[in-house]
Amino acid sequence: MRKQVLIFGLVGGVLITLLQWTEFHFIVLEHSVAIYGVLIAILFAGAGIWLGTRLLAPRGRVGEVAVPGPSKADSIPDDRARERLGITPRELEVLQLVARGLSNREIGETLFVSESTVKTHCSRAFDKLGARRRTEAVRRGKELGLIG
Amino acid sequence: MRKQVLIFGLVGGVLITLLQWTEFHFIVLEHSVAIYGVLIAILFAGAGIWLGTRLLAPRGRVGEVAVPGPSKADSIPDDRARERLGITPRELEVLQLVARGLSNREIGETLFVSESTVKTHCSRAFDKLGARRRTEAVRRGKELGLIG
DNA sequence: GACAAAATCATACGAAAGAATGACGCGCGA
DNA sequence: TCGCGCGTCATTCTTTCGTATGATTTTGTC
Repeated sequence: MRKQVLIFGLVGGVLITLLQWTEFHFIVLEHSVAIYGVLIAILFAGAGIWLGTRLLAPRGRVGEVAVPGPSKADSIPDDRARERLGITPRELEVLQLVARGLSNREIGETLFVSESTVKTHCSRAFDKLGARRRTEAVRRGKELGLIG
Repeated sequence: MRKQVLIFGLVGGVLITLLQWTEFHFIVLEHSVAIYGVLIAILFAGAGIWLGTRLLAPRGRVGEVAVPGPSKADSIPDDRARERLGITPRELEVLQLVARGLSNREIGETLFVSESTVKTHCSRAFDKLGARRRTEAVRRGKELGLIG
């Protein structure tokens, strides 16, 4: 199933155990249970945000994540040009972020993938575009109507 | 600011208070503090997911109206913007070649200067544009009407 | 379930790019 | 004539890019 859910569960269990341990041994001896609650609340709020973003942000059709950019009317011509060049949706997504001036690292953070993955997508996209640099790829992409 | 954050905070406070209340009056009388923790964990995990999605949904950096206006019939459309930013003519020249996807070496060959010189111009231009990468500089340049 | 296409990630290595610094000459205005 | 902006160039160093290679995991389809 979703790997994230498992991680969430595991980490959650560990955290609770850990908190209970500290609770029973140190904190509660002098402070109220409220501290315990607040700690858990903060931790799980953060964990929830992480889970939420990871679960619902990426993974979608083409320009769904953070790249609405041009009007939606462009999503169709985009797709034709894209398929004609054999560029995958993900590759195009990365390419659009490249065109926005993001570094590979930033793109990875935006799409919740590793920098390695971004590099792979970039390389393949560049190859399919006949570009050897990212600036060149951006230019070709705009010429071909791939990018707004 | 983010309305969601406020709501999150308020709901969180209410929940904690409420949980504390119930804790002290009913549950803890018969069960361990663990139940308290698990409840808070679940609630805030859910809240976190909600916050996370809500926070990331409008993450499209909208306001990207594609074409920047200043490209009138003015024979010198970029000169005003250029001077306003303190960018020298030579720097702009280099920047335009950068936008064409040329490498520093190629730019040097095109302008009959060394690669070092190109790098210097680039660095200064990037600085004046508030860009940290050439792709970002190109983007900013287009937004500001510096490059066609 | 098997299969193919996509997507993910890692590691290593060479090539660019970029920052920082210092230097030199030229033209121009005070 | 001096100062200053601009253009030029080099060197050193760090960071980022890009390629190559191989592997695993999703995911949609038959």
